[in-house]
Amino acid sequence: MVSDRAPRLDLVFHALAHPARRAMIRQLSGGERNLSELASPLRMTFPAATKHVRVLERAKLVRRRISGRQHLCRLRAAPLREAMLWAEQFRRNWEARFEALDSLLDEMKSADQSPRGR
Amino acid sequence: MVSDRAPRLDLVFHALAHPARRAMIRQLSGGERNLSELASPLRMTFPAATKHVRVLERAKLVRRRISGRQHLCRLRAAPLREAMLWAEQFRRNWEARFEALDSLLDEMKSADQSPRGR
DNA sequence: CAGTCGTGAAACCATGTGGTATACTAAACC
DNA sequence: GGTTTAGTATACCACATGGTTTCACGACTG
Repeated sequence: MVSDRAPRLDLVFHALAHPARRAMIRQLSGGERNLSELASPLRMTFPAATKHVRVLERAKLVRRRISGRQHLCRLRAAPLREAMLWAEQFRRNWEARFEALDSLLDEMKSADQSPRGR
Repeated sequence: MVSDRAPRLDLVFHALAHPARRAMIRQLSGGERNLSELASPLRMTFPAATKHVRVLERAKLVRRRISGRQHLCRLRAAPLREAMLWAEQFRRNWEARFEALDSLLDEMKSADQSPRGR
């Protein structure tokens, strides 16, 4: 069982919570890339992009290796696996026990009391 | 395919990036809970806890229904499923292509160039 | 050796996050 | 009807995040 209060999960989920970093991950899933390659498609300055890379490194989702003047980044699966393992614990429950009811209840009491954006 | 720049993913991953919110999710996986039940085990004030609940609601991971003076929260699987779907795209690649090499390379070049904390 | 390319680092800014304390509203109970 | 009880709202704080600009450095290139 993956504990709820594992600081690693904080880092991993936080790393995944930004579109730029997710885009980097997608790019890296095609193989090693250097920082310029990661930064160029991102509509932000280079320093901003490298900050995102460091967030990914902190979460150990990315490993960097220096070759000459290039910093090559590569993905690492382990942290993502741990994160998905955590989620998997509950997903099973939900789908089995709640999800079926959910859509029913949705229609039965569609926004009758809480004016929360739905 | 789940896009990288889906604001929903931002919200979901961010919601999962805090131990208190993950603890809430675990608790809710056992069934409906009201806010006091969610807050009490959390070593923080009640208002702080309800803020976390709202983060979960914003990510649509939690739905609230008001019954008398109690606010009952229930989990919703769909957003989590979408998040895991996103991750799954890459996890497969990584495990197949990189992970095997990773541990080897780890030992071969253990911290010979980058003095990054490892 | 000079220049350029890839990157790091620092300073700075606006905004968001996580937390507190406090005051308020509304339902439930005697 | 007054008092708990469950929860909201607001103000405030310290700190992190996400972004910029600017400058510096080391590695290749001609």
